[in-house]
Amino acid sequence: MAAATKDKTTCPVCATAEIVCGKWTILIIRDLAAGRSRFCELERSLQGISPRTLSLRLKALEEEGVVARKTYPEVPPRVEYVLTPKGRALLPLIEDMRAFGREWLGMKGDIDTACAPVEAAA
Amino acid sequence: MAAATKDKTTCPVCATAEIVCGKWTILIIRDLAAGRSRFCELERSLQGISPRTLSLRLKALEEEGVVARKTYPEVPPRVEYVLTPKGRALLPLIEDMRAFGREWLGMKGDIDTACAPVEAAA
DNA sequence: CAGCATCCGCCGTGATACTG
DNA sequence: CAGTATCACGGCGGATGCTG
Repeated sequence: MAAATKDKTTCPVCATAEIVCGKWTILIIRDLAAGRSRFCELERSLQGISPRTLSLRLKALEEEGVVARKTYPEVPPRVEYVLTPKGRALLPLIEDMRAFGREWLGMKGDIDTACAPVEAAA
Repeated sequence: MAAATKDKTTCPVCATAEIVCGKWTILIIRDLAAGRSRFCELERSLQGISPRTLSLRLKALEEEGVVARKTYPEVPPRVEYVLTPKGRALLPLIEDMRAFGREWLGMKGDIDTACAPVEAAA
């Protein structure tokens, strides 16, 4: 979701929406918070996402300062993504969504991570 | 934003995301909570939205049980949209978004409604 | 005022294949 | 493993115009 293209600069809600929009964004943040940090891990937990999309989202998130990227110059290239404080500040939002889903949408599963089972939530 | 097309039924976060996604959805809910209830009011507060989109979103929200619609069989047709308890349950989410926007995005304006000035927030 | 119908364009997303 | 390049599709949302 996004928002008014006009004066979004004055609207905290709109601005936040702009960041969180995108089909996978929230899920990526959630999985990052859940401990997954590597590209392929996310690719697996967010099963169904294309590497392209994951890459794009991750990059956008990085530019927004929500995610930090650490590259390890090793032989088998390794990269880890972690939430920045700013990214962590988004977690309450996710908590609310989870609470809402459970309370009003009948999603009783306590492991929302079940959205993409990574072996029963790592 | 949306989510895994596969097992979203088990993921509260995904499911909620599905509802809240869409460029204007959150804003509509916010404005509804802010007191605006008529079609044209929303059209004005969400300046920039097309009647088509507003109509579509409102309908979707209604079908999801987030918004209730009251029609007044009067001469100048009047319709009022109000948040249902379920819709109200989404407010904390918006509050968090607002808080995030203010704290991390520099949106100091306390009236996020400023997103679409309806005469200085009704 | 409320809102539907139609047409159209954009962008996010998916699929697939290839590279460092 | 960790991406990037390309191609193409689909749906959301915008613009306009019409009806009840």
